Amino acid sequence: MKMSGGVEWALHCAFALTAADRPVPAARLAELHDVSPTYLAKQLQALARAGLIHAVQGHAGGYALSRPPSEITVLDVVEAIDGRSPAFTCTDIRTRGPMPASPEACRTPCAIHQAMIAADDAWRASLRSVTIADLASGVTAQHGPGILTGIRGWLGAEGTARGV
Amino acid sequence: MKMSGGVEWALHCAFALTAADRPVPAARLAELHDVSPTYLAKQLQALARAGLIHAVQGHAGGYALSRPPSEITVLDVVEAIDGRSPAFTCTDIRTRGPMPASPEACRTPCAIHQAMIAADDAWRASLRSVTIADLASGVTAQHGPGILTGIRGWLGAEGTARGV
DNA sequence: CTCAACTCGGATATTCTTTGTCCGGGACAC
DNA sequence: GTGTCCCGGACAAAGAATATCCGAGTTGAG
Repeated sequence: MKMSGGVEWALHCAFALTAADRPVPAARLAELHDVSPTYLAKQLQALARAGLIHAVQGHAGGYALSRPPSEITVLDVVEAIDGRSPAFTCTDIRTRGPMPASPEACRTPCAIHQAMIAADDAWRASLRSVTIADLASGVTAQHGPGILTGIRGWLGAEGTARGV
Repeated sequence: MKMSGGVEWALHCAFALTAADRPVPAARLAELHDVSPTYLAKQLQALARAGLIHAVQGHAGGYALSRPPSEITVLDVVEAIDGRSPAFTCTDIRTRGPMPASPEACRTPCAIHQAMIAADDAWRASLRSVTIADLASGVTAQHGPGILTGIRGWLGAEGTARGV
């Protein structure tokens, strides 16, 4: 029961893109968070494949959010990185062994599977109720409004990349 | 985001032990579910370590539930097998990079971490609301009351182990 | 129009956890 | 005593997660 570590990176990047007003290269996002640039690129590609962000190629290219932050839920990001399949996979044990269950009684998932589905739904519902915009407002409430403009400025700065 | 496959086995075993009226050897539980005996033994040891079931050694030994099924929740079993640590681990990215967050503002978990904690709580609460007894009643509602006595009889039978 | 620089994108190694197995030791009932 | 059963750890194999590279495409400037 462990979620991919890239989810944290992806969520932080989504928040950073909220502050940006122009496309941001993957390498700059990696530098902002001090993580592996190549691996972060992989996560961003997954986000792009899911349609949450879109890539702008070329000289002044980079990544930008495809929708307003209030329409991107945390669940969207989690599912884009970690996959959409539920954590619990039912092997249908009841149909095997010396006392197999009758196939017609197995039209509905077994009680164990039902409990797992309910828990998974509750988990997803909780993540769906929080949007990236909510995260942004939570961060500003915690660190003050200056953090957003600070990130925006740093992302837009030109020569900061290799500066000491 | 994948849960250990042994959780399914453990839950099925817990249900089977509900039907049993005497200790059941691990090998018999493995045969009932047609799974690897040695690996199932590992999961049962974890359940015993968590205090959910207790082992009876010796000739007529085996495993039996330590509490009434109505006092064992699905969450207990899941945590015994899959671990009690939450799926999401916060690396505190905000404290790294060229724009580190002030340490005194990080006394409370970041907004992302908070959302994950809330989802994890919802997930656990859902699993905690279902007991093994609930599973048993669900199974009888689905497969009829005969399934319980059938399992009880098969578990108690002597020479069924290797018979063709 | 040419060029060059910059960007993403997918295919590729490496590490690590999970899964699955095995064997010796100890305890209980018969 | 003897056979059966559980316990605990050590051990090998499989799979996924992690981390990295180089090529394709696009843009903007000259």
